[in-house]
Order: sequence, then structure tokens, then C-alpha cells
Amino acid sequence: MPMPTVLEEIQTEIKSMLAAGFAKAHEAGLLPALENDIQLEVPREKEHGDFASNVAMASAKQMKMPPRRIAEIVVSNVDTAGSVVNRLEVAGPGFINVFLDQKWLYRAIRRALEEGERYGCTDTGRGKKVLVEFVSANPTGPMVVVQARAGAIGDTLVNLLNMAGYCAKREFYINDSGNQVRNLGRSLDARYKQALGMDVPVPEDGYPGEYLISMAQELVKEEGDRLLSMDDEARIEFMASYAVRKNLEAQRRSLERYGVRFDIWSSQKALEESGALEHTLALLKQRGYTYEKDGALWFRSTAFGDDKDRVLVKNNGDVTYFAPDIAYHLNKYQRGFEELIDLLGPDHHGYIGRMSAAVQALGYPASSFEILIVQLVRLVSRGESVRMSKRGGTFITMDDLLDEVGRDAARFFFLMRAPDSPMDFDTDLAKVQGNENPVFYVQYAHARICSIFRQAEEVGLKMPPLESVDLSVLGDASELDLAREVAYWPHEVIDAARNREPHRITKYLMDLAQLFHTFYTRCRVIGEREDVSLARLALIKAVQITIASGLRALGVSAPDRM
RNA sequence: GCGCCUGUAGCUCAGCGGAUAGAGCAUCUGCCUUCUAAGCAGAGGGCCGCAGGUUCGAUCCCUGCCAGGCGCGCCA
Repeated sequence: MPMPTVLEEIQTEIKSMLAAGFAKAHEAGLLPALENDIQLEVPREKEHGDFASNVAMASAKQMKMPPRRIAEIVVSNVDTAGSVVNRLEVAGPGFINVFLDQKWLYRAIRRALEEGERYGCTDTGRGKKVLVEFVSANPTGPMVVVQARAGAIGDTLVNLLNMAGYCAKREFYINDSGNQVRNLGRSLDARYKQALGMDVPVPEDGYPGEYLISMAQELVKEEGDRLLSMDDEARIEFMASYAVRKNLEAQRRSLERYGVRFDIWSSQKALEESGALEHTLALLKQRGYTYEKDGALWFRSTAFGDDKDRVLVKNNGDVTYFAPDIAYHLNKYQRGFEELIDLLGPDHHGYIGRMSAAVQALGYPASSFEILIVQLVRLVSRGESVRMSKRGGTFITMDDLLDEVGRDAARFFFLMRAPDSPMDFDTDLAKVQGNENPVFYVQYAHARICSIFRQAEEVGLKMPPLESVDLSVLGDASELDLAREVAYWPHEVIDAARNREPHRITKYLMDLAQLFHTFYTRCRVIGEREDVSLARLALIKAVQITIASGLRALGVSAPDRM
């Protein structure tokens, strides 16, 4: 049984009132029957009411009447007596502005307090199983800054989906098979030999990063030179799996530090060993979407709108990267997930068409698969960009960033921008322990509230059962603004989850914190008349719950004091 | 050449069909005997890249152009 949010309850009430107004006007022969849905929006300007509807404008064409005229007729046929609606007005080009009695805000405050930590959670997603795959860094080295961005976004997206009532899981795909892993093995092999004093170059297509040097030294410490006696093929394989294991451990540690914990680690190698690849190719073949040309096996991705067909098996018998990835996605569906979301870097955007085609060829709806492109990050310090070059072996890793700015700032900053827009990350600003830094601004609001509760306890001010608190003593604009913002929270979560826009949450929290700080300077909680103090305690409790909930979703801490 | 992302305040970015285009930073002016001034109030600052089109209405949608970034393998 879906539990509507306070906002939904109110909107439903308003909509049915307006619908009744339309119906009444229609019966009286004043208006044609209403065909459009009645939409409500929250106006930008407060002077335009708590909600506004554009239904008159939207119906103007159909009703062949000027929008303002329609709106006026409707408004004069609506009965607002005894409802939460105080008054209706027609404004601008034909908006119907709805002004509510402030008592609806009490419901929002009460709801937040009743639901506590669960406030913001809804069952919008109806338990739909969603798999979000992100980061999936190749196990060929430490993780870099873009992956930190993807990590923050993916992790938060899963939190938001779960809050919105989906059953979402985070998955890390381990690319522990294929050419690059072999190259990694060869690179480590060279470093190993170097560590033993041999003059061997790192292979040209190998990995030059310095982390392999220390890994090789460690390997020498563990194994001495005895690996030299293995035959080349076996040694490289050993090197490869050793390096993969070490790199993965390091990645997992970094992620842990960053507050990202994956529900599932999925190994490409294991999947391939299960025969999934052959099975998938057979399935594609059986469904008639493959053909042979130039000695290679092709997938007819153009049948689903891709610009060209793609090779699955090369003419030398090797599979492409694409083929096992199809198998992997099939495997995700077979594990019961109904919706798949992949976060990928911008260099993979060309991949969208073919993978979407593959999903459809396997019989799954195009809408069940989605690739989110996480755009590049440029680190900026003192107005200059910090150069990163993977090829030169010098790059700024996720750990470097965590050392530099800390987890809270790193996550919050990445979550201030839309995933698909390239961003500059100002490391100087992120380090500031002050009001210029948005993350501190939000956390400070939370800490201030905690501080008030500590003080309240000291002076023996205790909140009685919620029912006996009279919220009607709230009246300052800053109090009502706060309550209204709190009422929006569940919908912020829903919208952010549905549109895959975690950055809405940071924006929301900055707004909410702003409103709180304004309230804080205008109104005192302790030392007022008791009923006022109690009502304000209830209000700021609701705010505290909401900020904590929001920060939790972002994976950012909500300190009790600062 | 083709594809994707991006052009909005001095800087970094929100907004993406509605009524006077917003925030943070930076700049300037005020505000601490009272729950944390890591705060608040206020001011200045904008041909929303350019040109057409669709619409009652466009920063938002469509087309073309200009600029920046990133891709375009039987690599992964």
C-alpha cells in the first residue's frame, strides 16, 4: 500500500479541487470539458503562491478560449471552504496560483519526526531490481580521479534509488582477463627482473607506472629469484594474476577509504570460465544476429540502430572486448536484475549504441539498459590545472585526492556537478575549513542544530510527545520556509533517483542549510516562551533529520559539533 | 570527416517550455552583551555563444553556424 508523501497528499487535494471547479463550470455551460491533466508546480517566486498550475494555458487551444479567461472561470467555480487552500488567484499569462494555509507545513514537520531516519524514503520504485555498475577500474594500477567521481556518483545513485524504493545494488566488474592483463603481467615481469639487477625494458605496450616497481620489489622479497626458473609463459601468467590481485586489493582499500562498498564484485575471468561467453555467442547466433565476414564473426548491431556492425570474434580466433561484455550483461539479467545502469567514462560513449543493440538482440527492452557517461575531471589549484598523464606514469590517484581534501569534500564536490558535464575540481576551495566551502556550510548547519539540542537538554527543555506540540506558533517567514523545504525532501530524492541526477541533492542541502542559517539568526530556540521553544525544537529536529538523511545519501558525514 | 559533451554574472556551475534567469566563490557595505560570526543582511555584476525556426510563450525544443573538450580500431 503506497504511502503518499505530505506533498502528494496536498497536491492531490488541490488537483481534485481544481478538477471539481472545471466540472462545475462545464455543467454550467461555461467551459468545454477538461481534457488535459492538471499539473502543479512549485513557483520560483514565493509571491506566486505555494503551488501554481498552468492548466488554463495548456487547455487554451483545446477550449478555444484565452487562458486567463479559463483560469478566471475555474477559480470562481472552486470551493475552497474548509480546505488547506486559502485562496486562488489568476496571474500572469493565465497561471492559477494556489496559496495554502500554513497548517499543511505542520503535517510535513510531523511526518519528518515520525519517520526519523527513514524520512525521505518512499516506495516509488516498488522494489524494482536495479544493478548499477560503476568504477570497474582495470586492475592494472591505482584508481584515478575520474574513477573517484564515478565512485561518488554511482554510490550515491544507489543510495538514492534505494531510498526511492528501488532495490538497487552496486557492482564492480573486474576486468581480470584479456590482453591488458597479459601486458600487465609482462610489465611486472620486466620490473621483477630489473629488481633482480637484470637490464630488461618495460614492454612498449606495457604499464610504465612506478607502482609496479615497488610491487616487483615486494615480490622479490617474497619469492627471491626463484620465479626466474619458471618457463616464460607460466611466469607471465603468475605475474599477471599476482599484479591483478595486488591492484585489486589496493583499489578495494581506496574505495573503502572513500566510503564506497560494493555489494558485488564480478570477475570477467570467472564468467568466461563458466562458459557464459560461448553460450552468449550461441544465443546471438541462434537469434539470427550474427554473420561471418573476412574470417571474423560479426554482430548485426545495425539492426538496432548502431552505425555499424561490430566484430565479436576476430579472424585470428580471439574474441573482442565487446563479446565477453555482452555475456556479462546477459549475466546481469539472468541474476534477476530488471534494470541495468552502467557508469562509463567519456571515452566509452561510442559503446552505447552497440551495447544497447546487444541487449535488445538478447530480447531485453532498450529501456532496461542505460549508460551514464561520467565526464572528465580537471583538478585545478591556484587557478591552474594540475596535469595528469597516465602514459608518463605520473597521475593523481584517488588516494592522493583523499589525502589532499578528505572524503567529505571529495564526495560533496564531485556531487555538485551533473555527471555528464565536464568539471573543474578546485582543490584549494575543497580544503578550506570555512564558509566558502559548501560542504562545511551544510555540515555546520547540522552541527549547530546538534548544539542547540545539547543546550536545550542542559536547561531542561524536553520535547513532549509530538501531538501535544502546538506548531501553530510558528509564524516567522524563515520558519515557514524551512518547513516547506523539509516537505520537499522525499521528492528531491525521487527526482534525483529517477533522473540520475545526484547533484540535485547537494544543491538541495545547500538551500536547506541556507534557510536554516537565516532562521538561526532571526529566531532563538532556547529562552523563548515555552510553547515557541518546543515548536522550534520540533522544526529544527525535522531539519536535522533531513540534513542527516541527505548527507548520508551522499556518503558525507554529519558531524555533531565542529 | 563523423559522433558525444560543453558554451548562462569576473571564476566554477545550477536551471532545460512558463511569470522579474539563480547559487557558490571573488568584489563592496553593514551586523557578534543572547543557542558555534565555520554565520546573517544588503549592493554591484548578464545581448543565457551567434543566426534562423516551432510555440500563446524559448536560456530550455528543431536547424545551421562559431568556439572549447573528448572520442571515432578485428585496443581494452
